[in-house]
Amino acid sequence: MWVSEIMLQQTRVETVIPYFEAWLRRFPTIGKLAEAEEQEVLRLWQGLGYYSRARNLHRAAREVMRRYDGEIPGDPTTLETLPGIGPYTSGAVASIAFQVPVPAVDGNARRVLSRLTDDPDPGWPTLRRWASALIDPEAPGDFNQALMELGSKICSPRRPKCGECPLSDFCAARRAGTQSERPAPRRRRSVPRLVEAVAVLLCEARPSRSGSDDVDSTTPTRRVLLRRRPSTGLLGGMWEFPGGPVAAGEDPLEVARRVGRSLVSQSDGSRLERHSDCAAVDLGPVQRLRVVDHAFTHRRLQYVPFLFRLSAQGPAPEGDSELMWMDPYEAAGVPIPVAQLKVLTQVFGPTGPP
DNA sequence: GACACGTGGCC
DNA sequence: TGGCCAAGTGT
Repeated sequence: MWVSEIMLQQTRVETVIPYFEAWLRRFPTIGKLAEAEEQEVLRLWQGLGYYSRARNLHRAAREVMRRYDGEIPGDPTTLETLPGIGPYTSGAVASIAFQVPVPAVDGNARRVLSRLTDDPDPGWPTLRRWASALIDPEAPGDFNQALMELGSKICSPRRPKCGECPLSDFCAARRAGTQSERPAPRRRRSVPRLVEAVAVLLCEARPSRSGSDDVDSTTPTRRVLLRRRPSTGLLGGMWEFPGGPVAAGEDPLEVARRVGRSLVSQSDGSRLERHSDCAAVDLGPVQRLRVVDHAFTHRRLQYVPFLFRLSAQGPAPEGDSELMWMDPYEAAGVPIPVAQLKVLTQVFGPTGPP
């Protein structure tokens, strides 16, 4: 219930279902979730977006174990102290799971209330007041879910089905004919378009030892260098190919070379010597990969990836867990954002489950 | 209160 | 293609 509410924030039901099922298989209890590593939690969230929800849910699970003896609190005020739980989710959990008569006003409920009253932009205090006045104290969870369901199925954002709506006789917007203009749309700012050069460093190392008939010894190990993003902010904690912003008029390839060079030479010189092939980053064969366009909510990003084939693996900076050489199997086990997955599949082919 | 924060579907 | 939308929260 809690997990589903978090997953459903800003996300469609059909998208959530497979994630929800996989999640409960892996984390059947709050205790299991609390024990897990954040990396695994993010891996199960991979593709769902808004990854802070996963990090917060994980932290909240640990807090529930530590402070509430593993029992989810039923009081909305207490719920809101947990990371990732705000006014909506606290109301939803408290009313649906604990029968506490509090409102749970999401975007759907807001739209219904906005139309019922023909108020183009009701504030959240107003919405809570209206919902509180209407709520059935005997079945607050059912009421809240019904209100949201009505907004989702009948009182839809576009082309509301007023003919099927049980409340159409009481609807001020319907009377005024303004239902499709309620609530008033928020004006959006234009999203900046950015270009990012991506350096895919690929190492196909054949085993140096010969004379063995072991299959593994004839199969080259293919590894790519991945970097973990800082644990907060955009795509926090997720792994991606190293890259850098491309300024207007700048050549993406030059940026990628610069990034690649800095990575293979960032350890001490002796290691570089032993891996002299790595110095060939700026000489060696460069292969253009397919450009990946990706639209976030607040920016549009164009990833321009280049594949650098190294014949030896560059120094894996020890103690630097932000940077790691990974084979296809390892890469399938760490959380990677969707756009970077599109780059990865160009190198490794499809890997692992979504 | 404004802004950051992902992704996929729709038209 | 590109803009808009969808079950919010944290800072």
